[in-house]
Amino acid sequence: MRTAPQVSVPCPIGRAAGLLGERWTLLILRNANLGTTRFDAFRAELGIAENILSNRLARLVEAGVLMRVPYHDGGRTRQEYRLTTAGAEVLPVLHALAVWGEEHTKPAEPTGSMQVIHQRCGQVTTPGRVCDGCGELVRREEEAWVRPWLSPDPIILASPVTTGT
Amino acid sequence: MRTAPQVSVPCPIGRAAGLLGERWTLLILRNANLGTTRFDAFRAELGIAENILSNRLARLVEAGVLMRVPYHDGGRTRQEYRLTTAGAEVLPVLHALAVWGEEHTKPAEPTGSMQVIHQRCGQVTTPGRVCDGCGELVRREEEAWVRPWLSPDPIILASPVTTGT
DNA sequence: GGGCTAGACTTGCTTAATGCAAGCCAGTGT
DNA sequence: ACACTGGCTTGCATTAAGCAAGTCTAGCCC
Repeated sequence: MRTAPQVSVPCPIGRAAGLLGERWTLLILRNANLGTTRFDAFRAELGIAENILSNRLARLVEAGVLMRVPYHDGGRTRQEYRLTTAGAEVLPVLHALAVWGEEHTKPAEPTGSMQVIHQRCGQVTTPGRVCDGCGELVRREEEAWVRPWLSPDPIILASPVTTGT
Repeated sequence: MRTAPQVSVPCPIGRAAGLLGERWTLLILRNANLGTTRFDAFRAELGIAENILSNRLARLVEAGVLMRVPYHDGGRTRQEYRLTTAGAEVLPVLHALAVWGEEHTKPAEPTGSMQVIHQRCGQVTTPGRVCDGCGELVRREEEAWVRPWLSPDPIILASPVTTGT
C-alpha cells in the first residue's frame, strides 16, 4: 500500500488530507481524543475490520500521531495507542468537522446533538478555541464532549503522552 | 458505490468525515475555494482520474456542497461547479488542516510555505477566524492565500453562489 | 498443569473503489 | 469537412477494504 499519494506535496492541506483524509483515520483520531486507547476498543466502537485497523494504527504511529505504549494489565504487558501532541492537535480539525457536520448534514434518526462543554465555566460552547459562554480560551483539559446517543455523561478529552508534561 | 457508510451516523464528525473524508474530496473543495470551477481544471490541478472526479463532483452536488451551474463559453453552454454556502463553510476545516499540516508534516522538498493574508489589514495571519495582525474577524471576502510553489500572487477565495447574497 | 479466555494481530479470500485508456458528443474555429 | 476542446461515460486492470478464520502470548481458574 505504500505511503499515501499526497503526503509530501507542497500544500499543507494536501499533506494533512493525505494522512487524515484516509478512510477511518479521522474516526480513529476522534475516538482517541475521547480516550480510546486499545485495539479492541477501537474495533468495537468503530466497527472497523481488524486488518484495516491494524494498518491504520501502524500508519498513524509511523506518522507520529499515535504512540504505541506498553501498559500493565493484571500483571501482563499489553500495548495501547496513545495520542501524541500531534494527535491531540487534530482537535481543531475535529471541531471544524463537528460544526460543519452539525450544520450541513442530517443523522438518519434524530438524536440529541453533540455538545462541547467548557468545564471551567460549565457552559455549552460551539466547538472552537474560545468559549461562547465565558469568552475564555478553552484549554483541552477543560473541554468535555457530550454525545447523548451513547451516554448523557460528558467525556473529558484524553491527554496526549508528552515527553514534557 | 452507494452513499458512504458514515453519512447518517449520529455523530456530526462521523457524518462530516463520511462525506469530506473521502479521498480527493477535501482537495476538490480546497481548489473550489480557491476559485476552480471547471471539470477540466480540477482534473488538471489535482491529477485525479476523470471517472473519479465525475463521481466526486456528482456526490458533492448531491450533498449540496457544490452546485452545477450552466455558463456561457463562446456561445455554447457548459457546466461549472460552484461552491454553495455549505461548500464555502468547509473553510474552517481547510484552515485547521492547513495549520496541522504546516506544523506536523513535511513537504518532499522545501518550498515557501502557504500563507493566509487578511486583505483588509494586509497582514499575514494564521489560518483561522481572527487575524493575528489586527485582531479582527477575517471575513471570507477579505481572505487571500499565497501558495508560493505555484505563484507568488495571492489568491482571493471564491465566493459561493448564494440564493440570497 | 491443561484448558479457557482476552487482546492484538495475520492470512486468505471476496468485493468495492481507484486509476488508466479509450471512446463519445456537441459546438467552434479554420 | 475536420480537428479540437470540454465534459463526460465505459471497460478493464490494479489496489484497497471488508469478512472470516487462524495464530500467538500470557495470565486465570480449577
